[in-house]
Amino acid sequence: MPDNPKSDVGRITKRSEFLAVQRGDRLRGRFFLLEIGNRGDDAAPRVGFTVTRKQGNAVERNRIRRRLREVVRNTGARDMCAGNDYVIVGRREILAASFEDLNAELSSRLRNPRAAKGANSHKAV
RNA sequence: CCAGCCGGCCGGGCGGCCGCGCGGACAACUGCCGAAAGGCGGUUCGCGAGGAAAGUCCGGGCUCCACGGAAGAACGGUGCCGGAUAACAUCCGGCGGGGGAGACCCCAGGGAAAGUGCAACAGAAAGGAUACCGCCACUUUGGUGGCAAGGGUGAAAUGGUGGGGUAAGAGCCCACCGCACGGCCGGCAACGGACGUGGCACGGUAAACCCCACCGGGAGCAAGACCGAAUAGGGGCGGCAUGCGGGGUAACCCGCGGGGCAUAUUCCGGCCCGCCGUCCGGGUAGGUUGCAGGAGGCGGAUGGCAACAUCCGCCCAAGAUGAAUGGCCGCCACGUUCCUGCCUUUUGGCAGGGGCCAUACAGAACCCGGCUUACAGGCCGGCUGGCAAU
Repeated sequence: MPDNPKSDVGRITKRSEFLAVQRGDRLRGRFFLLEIGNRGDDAAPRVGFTVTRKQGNAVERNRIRRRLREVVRNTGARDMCAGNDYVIVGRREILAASFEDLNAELSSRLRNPRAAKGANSHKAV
């Protein structure tokens, strides 16, 4: 597991799971809004992506989602904590941003004390 | 060579590394769970967006609902003729009208003697009549009579052009054109043609109501079918429990209590009452299916002007569901731009080198046939006009 962390990040696809994460911590950012929810177990972290219709047509929304997935695959997975669910709400600024900026942004958000705190406090009820 | 018209096609290519979805294989390598069957991985192989996948505007397949058949009413749609098609508002071939020098392009193109309505403003007059300016004759100079050629108004003005004629004019007369009617000829038809007759009536508008002909039951893959937790609730069975007192064999009844509901609150009055196990049925979350072999694609032959049809051969080509087809790099093509050299009267062309961009519109969502809209750049074919050369 330590040498291959990327494959351990799961996806969340159910509406109920997204709604659950929505009740957790929220970190606003330049490129995206990061929502963090704690499941209360020790399983691998999971991530979900939300891109609203407002951000563009289908092609642009797909591109936003794919770039976010790539960012999570490359660097984001290292900084995610087991037992947490993350939802990244993408904005159209992602289309023009470089991957260096996106990686740095996501890493700094994930290392934020509030994000780390979510993993320790199991009282999410 | 330049300008233009029409039709068809492409819409980056090759390679490397990493990653995603679906399917196959596991003979070989390998991790976990399981008694096993097997499951979750790993490995490996194959496949993986469009010409519009888009808008959701028409037409179908498919599914469910409704319905005895048929016809009609209402409502909606279509509207020259013939053909193609499963069907269409689509396509093909014609006809008619309009535009263009031409190749060609455009048309919501049935009916106005079934009826109703409308036409502002302007104008003398807008659908049965009329005369402002004007023209002519007469005149007592006030007018009276005749006329509609010309002017003027309007989206539209009562057939048009030319000639004759007349006081001036007028289909009053004549020729041609138009129109109406009649039979004839050609064509399946829309329609066309020549001929004869008639001096010409019957104005426009049906993307106004309307009339006529034809077509249409409704909703949609979130259709529909199947499996089906947890929790709450319903029913069956079993077990336990079921305040106190009185009556009764018992079901139960009466009194005093407890909790909850409705009522702003209180009292009176009203209504309701437990736990555990197990099974059954409905049903929610969730899952499976529908769901990729079809009016399928490609090639050929035959028939047809064509749309298309028939036959033969080959092929199987995405299947996601908070929704896979992506990220990075190299080379090349294409494009654009700069510099140098050469050619050319110029626009420009060729060669070499460098920089930039490395792409437009846009993402399958049950499936087909169309329509419409968006689109960087490029290729091919046919045709028209002009210039030059032969």
